[in-house]
Amino acid sequence: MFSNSTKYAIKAVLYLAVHSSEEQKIMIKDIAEPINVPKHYIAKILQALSKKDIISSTKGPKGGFYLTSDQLQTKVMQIIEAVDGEERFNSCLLSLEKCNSDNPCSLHHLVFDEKNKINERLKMTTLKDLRQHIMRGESILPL
Amino acid sequence: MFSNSTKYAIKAVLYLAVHSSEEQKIMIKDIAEPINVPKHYIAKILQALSKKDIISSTKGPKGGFYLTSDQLQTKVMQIIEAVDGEERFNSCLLSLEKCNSDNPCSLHHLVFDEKNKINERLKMTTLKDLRQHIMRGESILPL
DNA sequence: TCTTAAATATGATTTTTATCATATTTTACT
DNA sequence: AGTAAAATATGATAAAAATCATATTTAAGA
Ligand code: FES
Ligand code: FES
Repeated sequence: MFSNSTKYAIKAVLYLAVHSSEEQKIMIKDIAEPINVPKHYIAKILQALSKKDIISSTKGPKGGFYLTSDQLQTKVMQIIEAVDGEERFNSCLLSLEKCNSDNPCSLHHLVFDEKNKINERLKMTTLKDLRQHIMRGESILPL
Repeated sequence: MFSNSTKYAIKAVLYLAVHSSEEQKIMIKDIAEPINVPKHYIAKILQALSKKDIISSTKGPKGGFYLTSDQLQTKVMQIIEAVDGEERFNSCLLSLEKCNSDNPCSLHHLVFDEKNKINERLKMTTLKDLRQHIMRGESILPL
């Protein structure tokens, strides 16, 4: 459903959501290890997310990555779109085109409503929401 | 959501469902062109599906691919599994492991019910069903 | 039986995605 | 100012997915 890169991005950002703050920055290697993602790979992803202002970073000693409280309001979908691009989610199941209810492909009716609902949830749910679930023990951050 | 190979496979098999029969076999090139898929690529896919008895084929002059009436009862999910393997659909969104409600990842609750429903539909819906929709003009076979 | 038309088997090439590596820049601290 | 610790930029390599190519097998029809 998601690319590897997106999975990793979400895990990393959630890790930051739970463990970081402006006063508590985290280095790449201390993110990569607990979420079980190759260090160099996640570095590239985090750098891109930082450039897009989805996460924050500072260079140099005592530097690292972190989320501001504003950034805790980021929606899950924004991360997906930042990494994989917008199209991926609205594309038709069978063609290269965009899904289009006026010209539905053969699988359209089987999935459209559910896909839409998932879409809405991903657009609505913030990192803060997910952090809360994790802290309450309702979900986990998998390896 | 699906790999390229799976998309192509579904389109090709649906094309056969609509246009072929034991008396009306169709050659690779006459499948590849209308569904807009590279000829050699779809050839490989069709050969694999034939080996798994999801479609039928005969060699030689007047040969080609077709579906028996039994094969019209194939479920969409069977095609997906034949091409991409079983795991793809039951894997967790964030990890490499299988999705597991007892140890839900952070996105699990956002998608599980809907994903399940889609799953059920794909397991239930046959090629015959989809053919009927197409013939009634309720859906199309996209390029 | 010979020729031809089709799928089949096999493998090579290209493209994309994932992973690894390193030189450069910035910043904190001495 | 100088040193070290961090991200950043850039690019190289590896693995996987997609695409292309071709020799072999099978069956129909002359
Ligand atoms: S048109 Fe194909 S999924 Fe909507
Ligand atoms: S555990 Fe991750 S999707 Fe169910």
